Formats: sequence, structure tokens, C-alpha cells
Amino acid sequence: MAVLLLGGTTASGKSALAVSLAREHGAAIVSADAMTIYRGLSVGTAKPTLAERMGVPHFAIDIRDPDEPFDVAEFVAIVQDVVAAHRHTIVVGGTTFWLSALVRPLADLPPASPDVRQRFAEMVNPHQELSRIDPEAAQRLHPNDRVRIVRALEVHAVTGRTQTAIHRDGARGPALDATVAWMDRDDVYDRINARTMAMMDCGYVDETADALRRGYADTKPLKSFAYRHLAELVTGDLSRDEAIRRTARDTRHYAKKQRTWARNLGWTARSEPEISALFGALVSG
RNA sequence: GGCCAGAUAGCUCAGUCGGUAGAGCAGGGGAUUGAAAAUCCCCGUGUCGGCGGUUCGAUUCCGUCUCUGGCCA
Repeated sequence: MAVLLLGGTTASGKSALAVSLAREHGAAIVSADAMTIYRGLSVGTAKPTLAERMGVPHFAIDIRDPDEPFDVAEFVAIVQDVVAAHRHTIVVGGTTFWLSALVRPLADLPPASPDVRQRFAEMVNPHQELSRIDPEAAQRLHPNDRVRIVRALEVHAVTGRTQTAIHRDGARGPALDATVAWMDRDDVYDRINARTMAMMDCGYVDETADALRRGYADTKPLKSFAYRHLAELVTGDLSRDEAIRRTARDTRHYAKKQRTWARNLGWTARSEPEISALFGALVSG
């Protein structure tokens, strides 16, 4: 039984490699991607096509509508199920936080509680409130990082304990027994630029317009850089060139942030042949 | 060949009434424990085109050369 976590910068070619390895060795694939979970958003998320997925069972793709919630913990649970049910598994994707949660398991924190979260989000100075409740967390977090501050307050409100204390208890379960590989390439920026252009010829605009028509304008994926600028193009607030430019730029920034994760997790890039050999050894070992 | 305008950060340019310079874009570094393609923080030394001159001091003024535009021949 082999489990490979294949991470990489966006447009590094990891999905294609994952599929070819899965075909060769009969593995299942779990997509570790916060965007490809959404139905109806395929072009802008660079989701592998049905043809590309052919012959390989894929998981965590098209499992939510754009307005439905999903989080890391659910992702981890999917991975665990798939690993338990299949001989070999490849978890492939660029959502580094999700990948890291497999290797460095999460603490026993409660899931999101929208009502509670909403309450704190409306606070004028949540950071001050957090200083009172969980000083260590407040110290750790920049006063402007409202998302994390509100989350820490939410954890306290729901559990009666501070996030800091729960973190101190340690992980809820063991790390996944898996091998990690990271992919990157020097020309990733060029590939991102080219891919963004190519998406325009594959129905990117129509897909965005369609999502807007269905009332998903304020949902998470439509607010992400994958659709934010395209949405402005559809509504006539942005020129086509500018929408493409900004989308490609944000995608480049995203790749850079992925590199930061990889660096800090100690994941160094390996070539495709190296990764193929690695997985081959895992499968037969 | 003559005249005019430029030459400053990777790019586009601003600016310094003479005290060695800063915006946008691009780029880089970091944080990250159920929103993560989200959210947040930090980062600008560059022969101011070359060489001379004036000056205590020149990227700034003057001369000259080179290059790039434009106009006139």
C-alpha cells in the first residue's frame, strides 16, 4: 500500500504526472485543491477534464456547489477514507494547507460555526477582545488579520477554551503514513501566463457569466482571484486585457506563496523522473 | 548633415531652484491548525548614459561624446 502526497506550484504539471502514475500503478487520486471541489467551475480552476481523469478514480472533485461550505477537516476525512479503500493513493494538489494537515495533523478544534463567527466579525476591535480572552493568540496574530482573530474568538466561544490551550493539547490523531513529493519548474510564470490566455479560449468568460447568473457572485470561489477579475469583465467593469493581466498576476503570486509553504515544510522540488521512480519504489516496496 | 526632445530601479516615468532620489507596475521575503486560489505582515543603493568643466559639493548647471525618438534637409 502506497500513499503519495504530490504537491507543487500551480501549472507545474503535477496533475498530469499524478494521472499517468495512477494509470501505471492502479492508484486512486484525491485532489488537494480548494477550488476544484466546486461543480460548474472547471476552466478557471484548471480542473482536469473527464477525458484526463478517464480510467482513474478521482475524489474531492465536484463535491460542492459554489455556495456550500467545505474545510480542511472534511478534506482530511476524504483522504483517510480513500486511503483505507484503495491499494494505492495519490493526493495531488496545490492547496498546501490541506496537504500540510495530512502531515502535521490538526488540533482538536471545532468546525466553523457561522453564527458565532458572524457575531465576532461585526466587532469593531476583535483583536482587543482576543487580547483579553487569549493573549497568546492575540500576540501571535497581527491586529489586521481579522480572519484568524475572529476564528480564535469563535473557538473560545464554542468550546469555552482558548485556541492556544487546544493547540497545546496537540494533534487529534496521527499523521498520515505517506511520502511527500514537491514539483516546481523555472518557467512556471510563463506557463501561468500562457495557461491564463488559453483559458479564455476554453469558455472561461462563459463559465464566469454562468456562475454569476446562478447567483454565486458572493461565494468563496467567485471571490477568489480565479474568478474575481473575470466577474468584473462580465459586468463590464474591466477590460478583457486587464482581467487577463490581473488573473495571471494573482496566479503568479499564488505560485510564489506555494513556494513559501514548500520551503518552510522542507519540501524540495524533484523532477518527474525522480517522482516516478519514488512512487514506483513505494508501490513495489 | 542640421535642429529639437529624451537617456534616472527589471519596465513606464516623476524629481532634485546644486547637498547622491521615489511612485506605479513587475518582483522578492514571511505568517498560516476547519474561509487557505482565503486572510494578513514586511521589503526599493540605483556607476541618475560616458568623459571633462564650474563648485566645498554635480544626477541636477555648462561643454562634449554616444545612443534613442521626432522634425528639417
